[in-house]
Amino acid sequence: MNKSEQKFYDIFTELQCFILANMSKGEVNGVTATHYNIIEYIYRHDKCTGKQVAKAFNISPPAISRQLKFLIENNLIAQEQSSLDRRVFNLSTTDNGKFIVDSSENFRERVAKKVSKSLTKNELESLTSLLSKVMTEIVENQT
Amino acid sequence: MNKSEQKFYDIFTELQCFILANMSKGEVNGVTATHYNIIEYIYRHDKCTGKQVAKAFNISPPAISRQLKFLIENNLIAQEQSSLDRRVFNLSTTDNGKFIVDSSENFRERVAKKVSKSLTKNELESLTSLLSKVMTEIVENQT
DNA sequence: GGTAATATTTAACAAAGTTAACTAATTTTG
DNA sequence: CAAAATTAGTTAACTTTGTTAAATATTACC
Repeated sequence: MNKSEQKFYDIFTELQCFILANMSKGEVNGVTATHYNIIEYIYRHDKCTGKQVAKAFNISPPAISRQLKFLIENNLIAQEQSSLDRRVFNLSTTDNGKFIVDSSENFRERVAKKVSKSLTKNELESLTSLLSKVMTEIVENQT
Repeated sequence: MNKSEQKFYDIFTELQCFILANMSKGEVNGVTATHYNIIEYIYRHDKCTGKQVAKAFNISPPAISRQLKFLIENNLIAQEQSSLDRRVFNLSTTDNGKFIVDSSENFRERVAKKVSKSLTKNELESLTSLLSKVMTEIVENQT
């Protein structure tokens, strides 16, 4: 790695530690961070399937199956058997689930607010655009 | 959230999902990502204590204690009772541990390389400096 | 010198991941 | 078109790794 890459590496290390430390645990509104993330995913991908959720979070189908069961039992999400393919269950958020997502002052929102306070509007937009460029590249060319 | 904040929020969501999906599991060189991160931390903070590691990864002392035990048993790190305070054990990496860190083409390194390919030198430096500014602000003012 | 605090470990337990094996539905193919 | 293969999801058994509570050993403080 050259010097610029090394500097980026170091700051990315810090960012990664921060994200991992802040996201892996904690409970708000009676749901854990993992539960919340799943609810939010389903909220933003209405009618998605368990398979898709498993892929998005990179965990095995049985693990997702158990999480979904919990969320259904607690009336945060709902599933409906697809009429096109009856193996498939389409997921959606209940009013309770939506309420939690809408009212959740979540980790990312707090970060976004802090970030917008510490940067000028131009800097924020520049950061967003650079990150966006990078993410497109990284996410598409995954091994 | 205003429009700029919202855009940042969205891209940060993507980044967070990416980090969580890529870091939370996986095994290289016979150690899991968690083990690797602890070894690397000790590598970069020679003579640090279990307490410090626990704080850095935001997990409880018993959890770290078990991880350290595993790493010691597998000859990846070593501990030495401090002569100044015999409650404390100073941690260091063994040659095996150092080897793993040195030879690990790890997640962050791959990201850094991809990022440096998709951005110009100026853009990369700008991104690093913006992220750095943001991290200082965020990490210091944690709740 | 007795009490409080600190670093670490042990024990008991809970959450959430894994693989393997199963069901039910759909698709492929000879 | 029926048998075989594939796919989405679940159940069961197990492992890893987190937690809290309690124990140990050491140090710090009136």
